[in-house]
Amino acid sequence: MRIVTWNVNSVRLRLPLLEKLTAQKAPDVICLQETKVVDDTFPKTDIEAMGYKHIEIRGMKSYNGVAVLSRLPLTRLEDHAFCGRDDCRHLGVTVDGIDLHCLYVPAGGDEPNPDTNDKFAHKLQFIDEMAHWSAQTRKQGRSAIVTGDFNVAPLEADVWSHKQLLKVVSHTPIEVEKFDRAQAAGQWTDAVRRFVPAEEKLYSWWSYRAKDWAAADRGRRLDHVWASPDLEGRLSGASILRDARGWERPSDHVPVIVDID
DNA sequence: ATGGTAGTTTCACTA
Repeated sequence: MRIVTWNVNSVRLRLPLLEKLTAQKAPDVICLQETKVVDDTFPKTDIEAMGYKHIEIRGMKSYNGVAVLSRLPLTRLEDHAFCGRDDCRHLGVTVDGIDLHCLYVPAGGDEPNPDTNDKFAHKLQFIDEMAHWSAQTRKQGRSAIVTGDFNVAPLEADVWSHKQLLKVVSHTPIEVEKFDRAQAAGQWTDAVRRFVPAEEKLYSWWSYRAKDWAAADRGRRLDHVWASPDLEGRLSGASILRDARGWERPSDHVPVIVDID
């Protein structure tokens, strides 16, 4: 089974790219974040025409929004409202015996100070809650995957310059500590790093603001796939579709691909 | 320290 996670930054605008992704990589299941569309106007018909007949969505106007598109039947799990907010950042399904959770962690604003920046405080609280939620979820003893835009680049090689990003939201020590705790709380395996050495530079996001994103290559790995321990031995491959950042009218994030036997 | 781009039923906010 091939699973893809992708922050599309507007699903309606990115339909031609979704078409390209599905034609090129033939994923079985696609987790989307930042769909930016209410459920009534989600482009279901277009996506069904690409072969994804099973669609679960949770969207709102303008911001956030998650979706799971699948060739295989889905059973919807209970939505979780992180930080008590109904802001469409989580959607869970069961697919082929695996619980799959699609997550969009708050970006956290610019200033990495929770006392002066409410958005950063929200992000820290959200990641703390991910630890509790992970422990609870894993207690059920089911095979599980948590994936999405986690908005944290935990490793030094997950950013273009560890030193220059220490005070930049997404790579600050406090975020990375909490991120590590959440991962440990669920005994989650980093499915992509299982196939790419921790020292090797690896990014899934490049800012729109760079003059030449590819030449500067100032990326960060913000998108992740975590697997429960029982699935570790069944992971058969992973890759990040860097090319997609160069497609026409791209998202600033690219698809992350994981294969499971 | 600044400003750079993209998306949204937009003229402000989020990323």
